Amino acid sequence: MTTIQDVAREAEVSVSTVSNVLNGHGDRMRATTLARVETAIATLKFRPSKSAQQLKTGQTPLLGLLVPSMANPMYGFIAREIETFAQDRFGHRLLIGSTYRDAGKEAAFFEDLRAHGVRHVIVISSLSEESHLDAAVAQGLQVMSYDRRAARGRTSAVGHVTPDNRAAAHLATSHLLSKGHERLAFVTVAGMTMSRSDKIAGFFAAAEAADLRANAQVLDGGPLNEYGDSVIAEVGRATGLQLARDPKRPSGLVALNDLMALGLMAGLREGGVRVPQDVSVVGIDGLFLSALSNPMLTTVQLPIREMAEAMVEQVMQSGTAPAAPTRERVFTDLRLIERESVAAPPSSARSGPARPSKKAKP
Amino acid sequence: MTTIQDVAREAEVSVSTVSNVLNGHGDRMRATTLARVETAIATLKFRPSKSAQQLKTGQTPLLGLLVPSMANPMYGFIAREIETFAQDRFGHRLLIGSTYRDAGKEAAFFEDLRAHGVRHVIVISSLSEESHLDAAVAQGLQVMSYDRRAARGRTSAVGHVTPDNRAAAHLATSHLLSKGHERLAFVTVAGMTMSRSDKIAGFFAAAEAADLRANAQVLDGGPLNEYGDSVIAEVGRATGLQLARDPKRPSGLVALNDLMALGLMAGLREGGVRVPQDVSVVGIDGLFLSALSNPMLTTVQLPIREMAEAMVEQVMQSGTAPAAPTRERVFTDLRLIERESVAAPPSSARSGPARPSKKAKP
DNA sequence: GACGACTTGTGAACCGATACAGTAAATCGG
DNA sequence: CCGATTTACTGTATCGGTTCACAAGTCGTC
Repeated sequence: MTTIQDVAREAEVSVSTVSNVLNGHGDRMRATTLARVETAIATLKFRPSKSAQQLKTGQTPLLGLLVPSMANPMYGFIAREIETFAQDRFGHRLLIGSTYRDAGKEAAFFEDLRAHGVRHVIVISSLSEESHLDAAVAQGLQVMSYDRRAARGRTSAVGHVTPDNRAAAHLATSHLLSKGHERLAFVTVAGMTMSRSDKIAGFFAAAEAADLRANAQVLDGGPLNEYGDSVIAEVGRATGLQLARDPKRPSGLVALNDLMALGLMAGLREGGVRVPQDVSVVGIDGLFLSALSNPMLTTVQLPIREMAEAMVEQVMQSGTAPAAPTRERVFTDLRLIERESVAAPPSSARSGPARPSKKAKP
Repeated sequence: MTTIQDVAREAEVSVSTVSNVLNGHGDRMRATTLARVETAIATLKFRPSKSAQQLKTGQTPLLGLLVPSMANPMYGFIAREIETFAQDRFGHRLLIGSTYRDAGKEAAFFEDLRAHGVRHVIVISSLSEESHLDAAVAQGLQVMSYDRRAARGRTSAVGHVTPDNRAAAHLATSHLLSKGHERLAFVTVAGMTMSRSDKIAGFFAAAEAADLRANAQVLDGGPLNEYGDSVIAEVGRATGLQLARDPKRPSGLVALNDLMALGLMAGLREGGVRVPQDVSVVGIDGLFLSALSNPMLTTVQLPIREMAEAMVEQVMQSGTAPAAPTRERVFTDLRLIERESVAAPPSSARSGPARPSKKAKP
């Protein structure tokens, strides 16, 4: 490996001079000297050691990214957007880690980031609890969290970027309602996170507005095990299968996300129920996969790239501004993509006697 | 950030002693001293700086991973397996990069890896040409390449791990043949890579063996643009749409991979052709997504985890063995997963007069 | 023509670890 | 009881850069 010393020797200058050209201080020397150094760098294919630079400056062009699982297409997509933007805009590379939704692995990853001198980290959802993030901030890291809002009250030291989950679920539910569905369910996995409860709130709010709150329910399949990625589709499939066996099943289903919706449709079909003739399904995310399913999934498109870029921009701003006052951005730019998985409910599912005139309030 | 000096002061020993306990030389001191140092480390939450260690030792626990795109579920899956194994077995983290199949970006990534002192890199496919990999090896990197074989003749300095692509395509094709299909096509994207040509060879070999070579063709949709990931499914869809309009279309389709198969089925359906009643489709990869489609995709399952682990194991072995003589492992452990996308061809597609008794050889 | 002000570089301390040579005290054999 | 080992640590050079104080040399000016 060639070092700055080699370059200095080759150009017949001191290492200080080489260092100066490396750091953009070419104006501090004669043009001919600058040229000599530059050709020396080029001929030796010299690249300064990041670790040496980091040791001296305390900076390293690395961005930490924590995701529940890289095998989940949704996270893969976000990760790519983050990576691309971080690289193009700040010249940072990605140090990535899958946590498998395990608190221990997550903590270990933060430890390693600290040891590597990485100062900027983006954390994609995962655990519902976020006190360990505050701990990370306390150790000098800049942390942005996705799909989570700041806990009420505490002015969190970590930044937040999230889609408007409540609005997303509301939009999905309203769409079902507009098609005439009157028996609704929100299909999710076991275990509560802030984004999940926001979606559920949006779901119920929409039902309530249509005076159908009593006909709306939340269905949670199994918990996500440690692999929690393709598994989410499996949970959806199991729920779909179960729903297929239930003669009194809801006719309109809002899924936690697209992957779950895909699994749900598979389970429903396996159980002999047709989508959308018998049951309608709408997802949330807008993954490219949702356009590939049969029937093509109607879903709520989230502004992934915008959110990814906002996270990178914010997490890198760090030292510049003295910790902006609770940085939190909620993205409300949601679009319903109507495709094939939603139709009017089957006549048998229509209310008739089932419709409650109004929830009885004594 | 606390340093080894702080620990030394806290424990009232020299930095050398602290360094010794850090490096497992606790036996070189009295038990009480060891204990003192260990508690000091714990109370100060000390983690040695990786950059300082690297500067001194020349080692850094980082593994470079180059993929065409993280947004591609197949690469996401492999990446996760690689990450998990590298972490569990060697304590290495992943420095990842998407290349978008661009030679410039790929070269830039290698440059950065070198600057960061990363010595081990796994390269997932992408460009057909691999001379730049040899250049990387020449600069001291240990490189393993996925989905590629060593170029004939040249004893490549880079290691290779690949599924037996020829056998995979052969297996997929034979399955179609066994169901009675006589007009076959291999559906791929424009542009040739080693793995693609291997698959095509397997496809033709199977057709040849059934004396149907003249009825087998290769269909390539558009080229992959810079985003080349979700796009591959779009190419499949376009090909499916085109095929749907062709009355003389083949009845059995082997897709380059599962993502393309999924797109293909979507395009076929959009064009009004039923799978598997009118056309049969088989994929290659065994992504979890293939079990979610409607119809569920029949595909050839590749031993992803085994290959991922082999790559990590090999790339880390490096310095140990003096460059094993052309490391190359071809994984032949392929399984056909029969699901729903394959059936007997429709009667109209059966040979009859179309079947050539034998390719005329004068 | 001497003094100050630039211009153009250079020397050396330092970042946080590692590792090896060296030292003081304890232990041992005869 | 003395020299030779062994035990238990410590001092310091070093990895590859950055940075700042400082040194020559060049000019302009009064």
